[in-house]
Amino acid sequence: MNIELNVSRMKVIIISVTMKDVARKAGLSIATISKYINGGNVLKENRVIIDKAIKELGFEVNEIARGLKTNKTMTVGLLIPSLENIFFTSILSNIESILIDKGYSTIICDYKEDKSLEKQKLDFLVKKMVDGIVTMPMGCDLEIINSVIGRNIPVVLIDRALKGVDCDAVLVDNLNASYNAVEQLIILGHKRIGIICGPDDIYTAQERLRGYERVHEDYAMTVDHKLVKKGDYQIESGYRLLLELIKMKEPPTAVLVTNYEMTLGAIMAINESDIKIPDDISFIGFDNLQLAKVVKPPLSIVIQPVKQIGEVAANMLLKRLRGDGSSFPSMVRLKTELILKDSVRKIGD
Amino acid sequence: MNIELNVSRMKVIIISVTMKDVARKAGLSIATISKYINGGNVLKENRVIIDKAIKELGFEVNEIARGLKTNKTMTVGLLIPSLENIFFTSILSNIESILIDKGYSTIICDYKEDKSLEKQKLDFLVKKMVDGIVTMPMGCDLEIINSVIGRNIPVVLIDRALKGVDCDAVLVDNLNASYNAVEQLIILGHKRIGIICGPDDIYTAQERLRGYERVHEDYAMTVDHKLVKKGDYQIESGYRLLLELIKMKEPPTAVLVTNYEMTLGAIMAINESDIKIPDDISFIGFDNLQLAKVVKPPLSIVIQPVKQIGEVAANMLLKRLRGDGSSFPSMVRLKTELILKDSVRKIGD
DNA sequence: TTGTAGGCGTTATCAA
DNA sequence: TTGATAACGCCTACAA
Repeated sequence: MNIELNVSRMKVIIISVTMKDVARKAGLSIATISKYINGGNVLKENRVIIDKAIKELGFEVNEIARGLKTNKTMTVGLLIPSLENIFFTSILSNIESILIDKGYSTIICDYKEDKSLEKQKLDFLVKKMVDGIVTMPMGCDLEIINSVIGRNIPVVLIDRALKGVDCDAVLVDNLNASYNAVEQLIILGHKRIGIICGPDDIYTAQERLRGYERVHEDYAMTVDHKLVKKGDYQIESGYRLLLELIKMKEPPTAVLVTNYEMTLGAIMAINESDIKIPDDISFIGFDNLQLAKVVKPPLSIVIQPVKQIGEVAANMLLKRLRGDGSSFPSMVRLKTELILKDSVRKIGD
Repeated sequence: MNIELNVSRMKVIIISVTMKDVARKAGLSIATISKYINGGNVLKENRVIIDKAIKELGFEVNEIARGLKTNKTMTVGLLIPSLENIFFTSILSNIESILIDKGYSTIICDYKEDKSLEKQKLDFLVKKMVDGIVTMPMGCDLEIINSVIGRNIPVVLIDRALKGVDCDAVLVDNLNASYNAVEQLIILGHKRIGIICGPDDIYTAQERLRGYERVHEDYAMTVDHKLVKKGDYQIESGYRLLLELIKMKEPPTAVLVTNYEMTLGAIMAINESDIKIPDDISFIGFDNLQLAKVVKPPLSIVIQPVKQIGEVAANMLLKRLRGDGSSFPSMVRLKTELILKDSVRKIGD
């Protein structure tokens, strides 16, 4: 036990009180203290004594030392594509809250949408001996993920699936998210519906486009590929692509924009043009409820269950960390919510 | 050394190779291996042997075990008000990149703008025995910060200062940020300049308002307090307060909005009204260059040195972690950049 | 230059 | 129920 006397403030700071100290104070052995801490059998009267000693000394278990014995670090790694995307960080926020409650700390890494960085950071997490990992994968590098799983480190995938990886996953039903949104537009009589998609190589973007295509099939409508715009999930591309759409010879009467940043850009573009929502174009955006409420008219929007994603992922990981390997691998597909507001209108026939 | 044979894939996975294993393979003692790892004196020929053994076994130092001896965890705590604010997370992203390069992992916590959570998370970080902490404090609770510093854990404050805390800090010159922005508007002939501020109890908001006031003093202009709107740094308040400003009997001819979210809301409000930038109102926003470029006309904007804040903070902490206590406490005040675009115009006299 | 031995703060085994 | 005692993987005097 180190005692540090801060004379200038007359305050005593005690650091690193160990079980040894508690044992001495309680007049018992270290082994008994350890048992008490870990819920073993200790005489009732001794429990009181130990409890008192712990409180008085301000003892706290040294997790590092414990980790050395137990091979647990009480740490989980969280790996996301970017820390500069509010959708990702919101999910992190929820995961972190839940895990911290259970005593886990989280090492958060972002790989800046870079596949080689993704691998590096994953290696880093493994080296730091995290007990588990939650990741939004980008590369299709199931090799790496599998090597992590092979080390008996539970991994939970979120947002993006990886074909060929046997691994728990929490996904969003992106396909039906866009299916339902576009279907509403079709029901309202729209025949030419534009979509601003994300990059081809991103799982969620593929699925959202697929939903758009399938609903067209189901309603026996052919897709005009000129109405399908591929963006990069950034503000600027939403802005640019929306302008492209409305400047077409035969512009769409409705449009679905498939993430927050692009929705933002698209709204900016519309605001600056002379076309009006919903008179000239019906509009459905994605992801950010706060934004949708502020815009006039209120924006119709597809909401992803951000909170739920975090909860499910965190609890799934906690389950594995508890050693519960039942129904592995389990894949949860969460539903989005479609909020329809005045930004969409019926098309007269 | 545990060897695990994954028969189904015929792949051998070796986990936890220890120095002991390396020592055995190299025919030397553990102490020698340790010396080699830590740069001690080892015979050149033995260096080769050890190096070979390490490579073949894929040995990596167990940082946990090392930490037990050295009292270092090679982990730093990053504590921010919210993970759902891109300004904060961008800074994190930069700090994380730098620290990870030096072998440090980061435990990122957010306190959801809640003072009691802030204290809890700080305690949590201390309990996790982080080697250092970077935090954006909210509470004026210098008591807590001081207790951390008292434990010899270096702390670097960012974005927000804490009066009475002797502590390294990386700040932004918020006062002159708004001073310069408003000054430009004054130079262009504006007499009635509105400002949309953040909450009174947030350091940056106080400073930005102070800059607005001081430039008025310096130009011998009286502040019309009806032009000073207090928001909460969220989209909605930017939207609402801008509407309040333009609906005044005597509306301002120019406005400064003092963070990203409120800038976004304000732009939305303007777009939906019938007033035009810059003809009816000159506009200067804050923080997000990407947004500013997309809007038409391009937005004048105050840019905070996000990247630099992260760099300076990370390097300052690394310096302390190296044990370099020189010029403590050091406070760095970084300058913002004012980018003037077509969203501001000259007022004819 | 190398190796032996003790210790970091826990946990876990096995007698007592 | 309790308490020696031996790990866990690494570092570090000190001795060889």
